[in-house]
Amino acid sequence: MVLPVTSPAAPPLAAEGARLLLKALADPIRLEIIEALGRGERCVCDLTTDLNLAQSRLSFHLKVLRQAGLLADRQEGRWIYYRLRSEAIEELRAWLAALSRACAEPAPPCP
Amino acid sequence: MVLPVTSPAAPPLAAEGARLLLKALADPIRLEIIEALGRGERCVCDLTTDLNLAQSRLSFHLKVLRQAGLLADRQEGRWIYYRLRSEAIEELRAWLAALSRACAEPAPPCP
DNA sequence: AAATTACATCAACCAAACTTGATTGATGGT
DNA sequence: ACCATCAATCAAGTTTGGTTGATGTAATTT
Repeated sequence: MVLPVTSPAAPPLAAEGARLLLKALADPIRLEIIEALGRGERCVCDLTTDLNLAQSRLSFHLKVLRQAGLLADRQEGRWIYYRLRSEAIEELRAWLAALSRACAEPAPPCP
Repeated sequence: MVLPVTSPAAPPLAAEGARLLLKALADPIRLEIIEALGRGERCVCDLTTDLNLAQSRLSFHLKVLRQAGLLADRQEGRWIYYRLRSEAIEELRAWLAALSRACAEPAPPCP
């Protein structure tokens, strides 16, 4: 039997899991953060100036995204660098893909 | 030059467009609706019993999803059938795919 | 044309989520 | 040891979003 090379079997996302990702993404500021990190890893202090955000505000949204599994972080000295977890994005994409498979089924007529 | 056979050039989704889709999806009841319609078209009266929802509650969430472009509806007699717009799902998937392309860029060091 | 069925809409209420400013903890420099 | 900087956290205030029950509308049925 062939085992996957990469992750220890991330289970396919259930609806609840997808919802948590969607909810985390569905905020204007968090999407700005996500787009910024889509261009590469970045430290918090740079993000505050890039996005022109109050520090506590940015920190709050970073936490939401991190807890949802969308971001990973690492510390170096007194700086903390955040990056996008592309696995999370991929999981969400896979979940969405499964959605539209059977959606063209005709409706059972009502009367 | 080869023109696309299907849609009249749906422009690639901007962040704001993606946000509206994400926001509409990020609700437990709306996800149930989406999953139900993922199995095929369905009329409102069937959805109310399937999902065991008060009528006004279901109607509210259907509106949110429809206005976001995720659902299409058609009337037949006094029944209204809703279906998933797989184009919307695909747009969102494409937007997500674009995200993770460059996210592995190393951060510029801070000090 | 009156009654019925299917669905949408509205206003009032309630709860969850976001913002703000202040505080705290940790790291590194002097 | 002290001060400055980076970032997380907290409490209070505001905003947004969802629920509920009632009302409105349009299409059938009798």
